[in-house]
Amino acid sequence: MSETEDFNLSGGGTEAISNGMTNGISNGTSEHREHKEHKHKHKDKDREKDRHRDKDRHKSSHKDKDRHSSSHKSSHKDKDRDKERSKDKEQSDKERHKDKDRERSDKDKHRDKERSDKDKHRDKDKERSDKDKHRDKDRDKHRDKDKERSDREKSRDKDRHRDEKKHSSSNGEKKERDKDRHSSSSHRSPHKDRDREKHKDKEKSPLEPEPIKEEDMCIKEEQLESEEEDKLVINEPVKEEPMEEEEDEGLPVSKEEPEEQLDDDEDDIPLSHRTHIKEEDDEEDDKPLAIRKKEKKKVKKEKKEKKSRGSKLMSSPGSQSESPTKKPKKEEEPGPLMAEAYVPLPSNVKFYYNGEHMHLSEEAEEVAGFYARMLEHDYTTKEVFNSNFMKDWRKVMTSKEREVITDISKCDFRRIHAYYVQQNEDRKNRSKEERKALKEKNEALIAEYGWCNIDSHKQRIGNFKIEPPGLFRGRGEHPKQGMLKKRIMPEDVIINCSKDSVIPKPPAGHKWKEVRADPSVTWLACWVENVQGQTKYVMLNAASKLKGEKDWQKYEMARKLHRRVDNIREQYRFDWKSKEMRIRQRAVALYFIDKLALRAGNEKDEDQADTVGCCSLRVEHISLHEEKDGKEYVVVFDFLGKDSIRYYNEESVERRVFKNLQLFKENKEDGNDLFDRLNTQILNKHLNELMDGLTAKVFRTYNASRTLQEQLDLLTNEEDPLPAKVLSYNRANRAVALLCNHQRAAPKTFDKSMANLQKKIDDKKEQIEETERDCKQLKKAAKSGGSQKEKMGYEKKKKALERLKEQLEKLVLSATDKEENKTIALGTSKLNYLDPRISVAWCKKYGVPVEKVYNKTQRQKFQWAIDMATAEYNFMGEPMNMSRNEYGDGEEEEDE
DNA sequence: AGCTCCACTTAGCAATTGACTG
DNA sequence: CAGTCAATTGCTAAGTGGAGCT
Repeated sequence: MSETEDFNLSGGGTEAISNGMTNGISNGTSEHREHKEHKHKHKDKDREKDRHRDKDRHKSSHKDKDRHSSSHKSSHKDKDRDKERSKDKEQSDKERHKDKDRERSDKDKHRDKERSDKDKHRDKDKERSDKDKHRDKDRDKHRDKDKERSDREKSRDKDRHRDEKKHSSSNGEKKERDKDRHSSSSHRSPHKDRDREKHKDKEKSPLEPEPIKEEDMCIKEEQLESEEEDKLVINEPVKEEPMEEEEDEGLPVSKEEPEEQLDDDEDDIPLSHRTHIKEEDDEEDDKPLAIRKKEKKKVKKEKKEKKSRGSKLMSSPGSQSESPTKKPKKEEEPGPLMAEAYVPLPSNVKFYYNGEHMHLSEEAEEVAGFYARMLEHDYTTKEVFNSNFMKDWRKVMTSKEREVITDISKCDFRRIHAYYVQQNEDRKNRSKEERKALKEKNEALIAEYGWCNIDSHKQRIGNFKIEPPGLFRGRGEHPKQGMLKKRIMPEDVIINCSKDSVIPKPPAGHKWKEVRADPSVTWLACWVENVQGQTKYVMLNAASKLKGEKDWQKYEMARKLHRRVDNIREQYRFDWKSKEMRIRQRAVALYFIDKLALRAGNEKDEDQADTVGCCSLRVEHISLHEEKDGKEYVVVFDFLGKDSIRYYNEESVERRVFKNLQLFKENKEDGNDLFDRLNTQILNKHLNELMDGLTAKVFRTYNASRTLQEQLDLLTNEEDPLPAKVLSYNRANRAVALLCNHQRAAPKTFDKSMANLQKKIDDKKEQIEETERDCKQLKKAAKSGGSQKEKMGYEKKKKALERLKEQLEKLVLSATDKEENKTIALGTSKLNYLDPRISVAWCKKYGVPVEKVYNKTQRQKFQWAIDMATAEYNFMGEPMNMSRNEYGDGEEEEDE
């Protein structure tokens, strides 16, 4: 079956759809594009400017104005910012949650028109008290979610603290790290900087570089060592500035007053130098990046399409060496599976406008259906979402419809909604047979579309289904939420397969946009999505050889970092004292990335949610406390990271870092970049000089895996029964998730199931009490004269009691586990950050079946590690002596 | 020398499945 | 066996970072 249906886009609806689409969509598309272009032109530029401007404006007039205009919009950002200011956690937490939830809708509107305003708004919003207004509003709309969220956050914070405690007491991951750093720094000699700087400019970097090819991953030790030596030498400080280390270390964190800040800095840098810093700043190179950039940025977009083909297409054929060794199929393949055609609503399911029944054209109806399905979702309470939806929906309407339908509040989608709800019900209530049939059908689909041939290996494809049309659901306060994601037709899809393979046939009556044979990339098909203009790819499954190899390389890179990390830490500590602002910023940022596992923080466009990472932190995202809760030099981080997940953390940092942060914040306002002389390219360039192939994200992988290894070593008890060992594993895993800030919404049924568990615990306790009573009695009986029988009875009871206690223990343990896991997601780190060989080795070492740690898909994904790692494997140990070929060739794969 | 674009990894939530319980 | 709820799978958005263009 496979061959034939290749492109079978399910015939029926296709035509109708294609027609419909032509009308509505093409329209929409072009409009859209224009729209975008405009934005783009201004985006970057404005953004930068705005930020700066903000400063100026800040204080003055705008605030009020902005406030008004943005009052509804700002939601979360504002809140967040406000919160930051107010240290009142509890309260702020609640609010924040809301924000997170994505209620921040307001902004979006603005963005569309006045980008520049946005920034202003941001700043203003923060500063003001709009919060309140917002809050109220938000509350109404999102109460439930908000609640949930806030709970979540609270608990999160709690957890975090808890965790910290744990850490310090039980394993003290963080501490250890810090320690390490300290010690290394103490040996450090001064001058490295200088050397380093020199080198930077012309030669490579002090910390040797080295080509990072795959072979590198298998570098032998000797190699490594020698490299290290080199780097050390290079780094060796030349001994110049007297003040350096000793002094620093000497005056440790004493209790200097605020003014000391200066002194402090001075001790690092002579006054003259300091001035220097400033001056330099002002001059050329020391100008904040934003300023430099500002003036340049321009439009982008537009071109897109054209180039894709020329340059790369068919790039060097033989390029086996190229990293993505790809090579699509040889036999016939069906190509990607197109989305199912739209099935029109039954005629009795009606749409009402302004109270009156209104018949919709098929396309308008389809889009109405997208919205109707979401009627109960929070999204539909957001203004941005609704207005984006209306805009796009109207684009697909007939002119007549468009004339009538102008106000979403007059739209009544409830029948349509009810219809889809019913459909869901029906689906749930399918009979066994139906389910089975459906399942088989699905498997057949996978069998047909889910595989491809690469280098004559049959490999599973990850996402062979083209994304169906729908409404764009951005995360957080996304300005484009609610926009229509249009249906992708074969004419939009580019196929990438090897030259000698049979070209997949497009669905009947259709053509592919293009068929190419580019061996330098791994995707099999791609298309451009209309909402954000991004390319979407059909790629291989995680269990495929290709992905496995890359995964392995990733961890080898992290292990390589382990061998250099001491030096790198030394280096950045040294750089904290640099005369150059940009160096200091780079060093402090790197410290955050290393210590806190922050993401790099690329710059973002204005038409995306406002989230940040390390390099893009703004002034309002951290607050500094000389002393907080008994800790010195505390930095409080509070910002929205990837996926608009809040990152909240109070960290005690080293004095020098603290002082530097104060310096970085000087003369800046909310909305300004904290690291205004740094961005991810600069940082990564520096990292690459320190170690070939090193980038910011390697630190996350490294610290995550290292934490797992350390935690496992620490927490696992040889004699523990299996469940306890598994619990230890989960705890170690959790420590990582916490480090990486991997969150999840608390399960909806969390409270309930927690209560259930608690009840079990109570019951068990009762049972134990009872048994204890019995036990005592038996004991008496057994002692006083007791017969053999009585004695035996007593013993038996005693054992039963033990067992019960064990069970209780276990229950309590799992309750703890559960509670701790409430808002923590373990899966992300397990899947993306933890060297699977650590887990596999642990399983082997302690006799734990791998299934206890990895489910079926995970085992497939990590098959390479399961095959490769022995009980002795240690992430921080010496590299294994294996070549990638060993792995690559042998086993593998799910040949069906 | 910066910027854009492209490719690919990482991410949380939704939908579905499956295990467990009464 | 039905009903629950946790676990797993699916989906696709949102990051990172290199390459190539201007």
